[in-house]
Amino acid sequence: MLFTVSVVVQLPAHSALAGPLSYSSEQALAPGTLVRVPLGRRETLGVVWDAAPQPDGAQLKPVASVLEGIAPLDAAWRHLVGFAAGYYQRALGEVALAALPPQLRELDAAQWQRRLQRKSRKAEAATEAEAPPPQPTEEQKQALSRIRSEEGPFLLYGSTGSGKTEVYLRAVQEALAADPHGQALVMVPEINLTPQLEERFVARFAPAFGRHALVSMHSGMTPAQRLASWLAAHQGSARIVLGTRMAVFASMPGLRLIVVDEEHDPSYKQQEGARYSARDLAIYRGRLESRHSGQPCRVLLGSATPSLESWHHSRPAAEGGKYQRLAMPSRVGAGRLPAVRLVDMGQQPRNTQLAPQLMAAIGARIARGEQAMLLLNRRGYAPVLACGSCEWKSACPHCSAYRVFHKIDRSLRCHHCGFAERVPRACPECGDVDLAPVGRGTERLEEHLAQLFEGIERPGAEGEDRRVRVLRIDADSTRHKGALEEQLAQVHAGAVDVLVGTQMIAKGHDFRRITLVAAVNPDGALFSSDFRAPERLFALLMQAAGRAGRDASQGAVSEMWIQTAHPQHALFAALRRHDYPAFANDQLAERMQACMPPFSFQALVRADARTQQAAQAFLTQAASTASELPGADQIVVYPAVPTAIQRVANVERAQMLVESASRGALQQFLAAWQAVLHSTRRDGGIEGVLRWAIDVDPLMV
DNA sequence: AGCACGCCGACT
DNA sequence: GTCGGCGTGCTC
Repeated sequence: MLFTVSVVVQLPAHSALAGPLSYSSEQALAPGTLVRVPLGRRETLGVVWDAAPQPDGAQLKPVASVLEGIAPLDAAWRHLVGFAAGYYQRALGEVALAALPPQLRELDAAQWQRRLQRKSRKAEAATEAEAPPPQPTEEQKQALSRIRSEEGPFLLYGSTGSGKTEVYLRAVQEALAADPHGQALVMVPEINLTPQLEERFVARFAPAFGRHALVSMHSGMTPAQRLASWLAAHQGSARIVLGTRMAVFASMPGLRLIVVDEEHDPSYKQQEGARYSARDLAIYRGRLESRHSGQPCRVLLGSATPSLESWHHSRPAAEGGKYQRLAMPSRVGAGRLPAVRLVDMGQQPRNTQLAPQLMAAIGARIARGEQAMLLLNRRGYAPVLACGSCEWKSACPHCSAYRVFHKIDRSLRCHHCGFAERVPRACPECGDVDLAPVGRGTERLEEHLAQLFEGIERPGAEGEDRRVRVLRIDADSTRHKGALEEQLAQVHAGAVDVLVGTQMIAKGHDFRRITLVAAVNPDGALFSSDFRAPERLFALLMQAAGRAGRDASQGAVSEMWIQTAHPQHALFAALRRHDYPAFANDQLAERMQACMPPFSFQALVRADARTQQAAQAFLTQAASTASELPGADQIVVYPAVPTAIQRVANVERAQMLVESASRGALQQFLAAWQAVLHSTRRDGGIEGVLRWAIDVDPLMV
């Protein structure tokens, strides 16, 4: 007897073939079974989805093979994938297959059998037991007791150094202890942050559970490693999964706890393909797993500067809050938070890079053998190179942006399309040799510091090289594998006096000897057109301030300096007091007034085309019938506009914002609108439209 | 997305 | 005369 099975395969949203495909099979295959199926001229991996209705008499191709020896993906996983595909407006198969390790797609049934039999159990490396874990503080105990007794989701709000990680560790401990098959998922925003967290988790759990009970999942791993980790999680032998946003889709049949560390971090939002938010999916997944397994699955978000969405959701239940807020205000064993000093750049001569008082403060730190960290969110030497006698500027020929001047290799590089050229010897327009850098990047700051410190000696032994050592860490200096680790090690070893870098150094790394942190030019975010820019700036500065003086001995004297032309700005006033709640409540009041998230829900439709006119015409035409779609009465559709950078790599981009006070109405509307977008693209008669995509809950508007 | 088929320029 | 450019079109 032949059965009909429905199978999802990887087909992008544009193919308009969004649903599962039907195949025939000699056996009844359970939903979640991994199969290989013929698709066109090739064979591809698929996942058996829910039982399909019998198509009458259709001549179906048979399933090619079944990946034997691997349990079907469970209902909760399929439910999560189905929800994500629907919510983020992508094809089911695209989300499902992207959630599986890439190598799984490449193995045919025979290779798969060999892979399973190769159980080359590596000898278990002996792990040294951690020093006995610290006694939890009263705050930590209280947080843990609420995690134990309440349902959540929880927002663990604790300043840098308040011991959030210890709460994660103990919550995981309890989740694993309560159930011999229990599993925990711990997410961090960036790959860079996995090693140090992994270290702490290994030290805590490897002695009791074995090293293999912990696996990592992030894009920096080799395909073989990713497959091994995925299998370990799927089979339940991995009790703890540590990973970046992709890990939210890990198959974990015994999932009892999800931790999202630094939940405010924008990295949790995928920025291409299916643009999901791993943090939001974590919340959904927690509910789902509880429902499917009948056992509670807790979700714990943690941050010193929560996203305004999470902060708002964790308001008191009486006011409609859905999350439990667990506050941990004290900084354990880490001294006081640094004093915040504002330098009014309006009082400084124009084009001052570093105010004299800041330079003096840095000099004083160096004299004491301490370190300083300077943050500047622009890599390269200068964002623009300009001709002194004509109007020429270093515009990118392929993008509507300037190419950045990189002095190190004397290049002009476009940070959007990658186009690079050697710096011309003379102006390409008028031939003048007077080409001058405009603005400042990390390279220039590094050079400037080296000049200022020339001839100044740091303390040291007789005969030692006592020049001040400046190190720059940014995406350029860390391009090569292992470079970041190596440079961080230099800082830790005390081989660096002043560290210059972009925001990548503000996140997560503990620098014990840094006692002064300075934001060189943070003003851009104050008046940005992106309404979330202040939120990100506040989080960045708080996080950076937290880097300073984590040593109790030095905490009392550490400082955070901010150079700004707007020292009166409310953001800085709140930062001075380390008062996140005040800042958040301010921002939320503004957002409520303006009906912006979290008081409304947004989606962005982006279109790429050969011409800006085509991109906008496509969006406008697709929106012209919008008022007839379901949910439209609760939707505001804004006009199509060019994106912030309108042309990238010779592709013109436009976008259209869609907003609603009702998440449900927005969802309903978008689902219906997809078909319109498809047909407008197909037979709307607009030439040169390359692609379009919907971004639900966009972060950068 | 792959992988086809399908019509126009520079090379063994 | 071919090899190959990537422009549409299809995949149960």
